[in-house]
Amino acid sequence: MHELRLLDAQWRVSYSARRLDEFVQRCHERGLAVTPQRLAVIRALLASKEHPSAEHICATVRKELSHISLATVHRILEQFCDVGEARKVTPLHESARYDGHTQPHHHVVCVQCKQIRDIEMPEADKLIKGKNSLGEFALLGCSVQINAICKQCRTKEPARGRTPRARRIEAKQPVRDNHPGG
Amino acid sequence: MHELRLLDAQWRVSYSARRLDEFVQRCHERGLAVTPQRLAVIRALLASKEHPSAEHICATVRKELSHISLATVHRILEQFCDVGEARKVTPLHESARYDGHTQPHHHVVCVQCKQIRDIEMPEADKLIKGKNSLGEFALLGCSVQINAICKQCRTKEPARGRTPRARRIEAKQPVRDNHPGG
DNA sequence: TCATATATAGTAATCGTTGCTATCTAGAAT
DNA sequence: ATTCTAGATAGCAACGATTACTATATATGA
Repeated sequence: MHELRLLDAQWRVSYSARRLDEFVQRCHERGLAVTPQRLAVIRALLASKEHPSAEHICATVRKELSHISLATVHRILEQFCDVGEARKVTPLHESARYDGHTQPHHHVVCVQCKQIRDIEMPEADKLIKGKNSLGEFALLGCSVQINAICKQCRTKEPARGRTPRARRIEAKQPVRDNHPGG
Repeated sequence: MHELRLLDAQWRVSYSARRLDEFVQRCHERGLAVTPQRLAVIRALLASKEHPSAEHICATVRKELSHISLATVHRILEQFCDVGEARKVTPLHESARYDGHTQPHHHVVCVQCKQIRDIEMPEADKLIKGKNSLGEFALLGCSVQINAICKQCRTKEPARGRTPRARRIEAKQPVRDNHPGG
């Protein structure tokens, strides 16, 4: 049985290989053209153990496609997020959000309108109890974000609060939620 | 015994009252002047159940200090974070970070250099098992972020990877970590 | 009250990201 | 292989959030 651990290089290698195998087919299914730029971006993204920024990816990709535009990399990464080929680690990104509540606590966030509410979650506070380290990391604390949809957003039409380009793509292809393999 | 729940208005009211009582003293302890602007910002921050942006706070504060500058609000909020009077809900904010790993998983993040690593955390996946809703929120999933310090950052001098203004303030006052009440 | 270190307002500059448009290309049809 | 066309890219302008800069104002301690 598993417990808390870092995902290692070996895991990533096999995961990446599988994702790359599927990539062309998945693009076709979703109506995305398989361009050299998109291939290079997905390769760079899957090869990185960092969680790279657009600029970082761009720098990597330019080793093989020296003329790729940073704007294109931004666009491709957002498209990948929209169709489920990538995720943003920092989804509340438009502008910084502050919290007057300074004790450790947790949040529930509406994925549509981005509203944030404080929650109490005693189970979560126990997650790293007794654990002082994980690999080379000295642990300080942990915070949980529950992704949710608030009542208003459920009631109203979808895609409120999303970015313009996200909305553009959503309008095109209702993205399926799950399982590449049965 | 408590379990998962939203923190309610009542809780916030009493928490805010206590924080406001302490505010002047804590500013003095930390060498921060108690200005009308800072008072208005902490009041607006504590009064909000949103997790407001600098612009949002600025709009609120302008009802009483019509001439306050947005730049000042930004500066004050960052200072508050630096001395522990506020927290940023979006701490990895400098630029968007992407993840090629699209299955639900969790992260450990170095609070200094901001490096992010994937982790496996089966306990965390159970946190909202069986829970479909929380107040008006329909729950989708949850992700855990473990805050940590990586080996390099422990070894090297502190404050690497911080913002310039954070560094400025750190240099001035080694901020204590804890207890307003003994 | 006075002196002065610190804070603020206002604005310019910066940086990440997005919009725009002319050009190009992947993929379907032939 | 060639042609056609919707969709993709490059390059650059524009935008929005944040920060830097600087002259002026003010909180705090003597």
